[in-house]
Amino acid sequence: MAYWLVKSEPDEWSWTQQKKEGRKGSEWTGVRNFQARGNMRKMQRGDLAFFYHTGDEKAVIGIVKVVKEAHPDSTDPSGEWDCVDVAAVADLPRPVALSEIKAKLKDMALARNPRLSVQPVTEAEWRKVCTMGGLAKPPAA
DNA sequence: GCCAACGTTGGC
DNA sequence: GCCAACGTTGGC
Repeated sequence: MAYWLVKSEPDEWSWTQQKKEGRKGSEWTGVRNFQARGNMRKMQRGDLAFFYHTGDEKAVIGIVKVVKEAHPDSTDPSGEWDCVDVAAVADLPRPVALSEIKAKLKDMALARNPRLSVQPVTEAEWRKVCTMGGLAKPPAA
């Protein structure tokens, strides 16, 4: 059981769209970065991830669950890139802004390298961000 | 719109 | 295998 953070431009794939996909979830496509691909390949079914919006919002807004482990990304003709399937599990009652994370969790990958689109999150970071987001109890896997 | 940071590419 | 040049991302 591990924790992650996935990042998306809301114009391309938003939290609202993700929630519409329901429990079955959908492919997390479009990752074209080796580090991010490596992280996705380490994901196990049941792992949880923060859903982060870049751009104007710059905040963690929800939580998704890995429902299918890494498999070839159907949007990639070369077959070199993988994706996982994720499903929305919870909203954060209060979105946690990047500025708050920088202020309180400056060692988090997101604060250090906001460009990496799929990042690992430690358990301590996970709990802290859940608390900051107004979740008394982090969702179970 | 700008710029810094990072990743990737290609020449040597 | 190194490194310079370039492109892209994303915060400000």
